[in-house]
Amino acid sequence: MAKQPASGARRVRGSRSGRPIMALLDLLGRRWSLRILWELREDPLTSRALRAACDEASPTVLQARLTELREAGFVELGDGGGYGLTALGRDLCETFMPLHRFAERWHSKTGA
Amino acid sequence: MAKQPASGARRVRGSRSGRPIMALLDLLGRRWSLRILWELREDPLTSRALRAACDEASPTVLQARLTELREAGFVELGDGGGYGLTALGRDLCETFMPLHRFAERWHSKTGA
DNA sequence: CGTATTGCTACAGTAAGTGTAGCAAGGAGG
DNA sequence: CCTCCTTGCTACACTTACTGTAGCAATACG
Repeated sequence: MAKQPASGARRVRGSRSGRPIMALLDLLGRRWSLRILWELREDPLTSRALRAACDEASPTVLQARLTELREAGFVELGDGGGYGLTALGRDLCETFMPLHRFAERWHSKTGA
Repeated sequence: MAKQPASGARRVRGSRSGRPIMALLDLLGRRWSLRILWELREDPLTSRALRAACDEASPTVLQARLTELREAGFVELGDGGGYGLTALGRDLCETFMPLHRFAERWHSKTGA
């Protein structure tokens, strides 16, 4: 897990095409990315609280995702400690909110 | 890459919590899941056309994702061949459309 | 000082994804 | 019938990504 040059959104798989949506889809399509954003949607969390919220996921990945999401400008580390969403990150989260409602409908169709 | 019992949404990592949103977040947080839904948003594609649309991603994963998405009820294999979104899948895609606009704004902030 | 947090990292082991090749099934044309 | 081509899909060796456990340096509290 080497460190990439922190050049904004770093090199992501989908960005070969140059289309921002692909880069975003790729970034969010990594393990725990969506989950992290989701868990931070309300209040900031410390790295350990976030880990607890994410089913005790490995700190290695969590840290990697956190770094990526920070480089992407969605997440920031507050001066008093603890990770929180940036304005942009909150904005992205808003985009995902309808997903919650959809998940419920989906579950009632396939799960039951 | 063993096959799980096809019980609707199968066992996904996030579903330990029982919350549908976690299962959905986990399913969509796998490689190429979001991308596949995105590429199918307009017209159905054959497996090979889809592969071409997804930067020639490995057919192994693509097939795995396709199976998962089919079990989840988002994608179906048309009788005349070719993969397309189900009504539910189209619905999910609708949820993601604002992401496109967001991606553009995001890119203009971090990329330039 | 001790101890208890914080963010973060090392590292061996396992799971997941890649890339290339190729199969069986179905049509189209000869 | 036999070829030729395309379909969905799979095998398999290789590489990358993630897991799980442990532990570091820095900061704060007593």
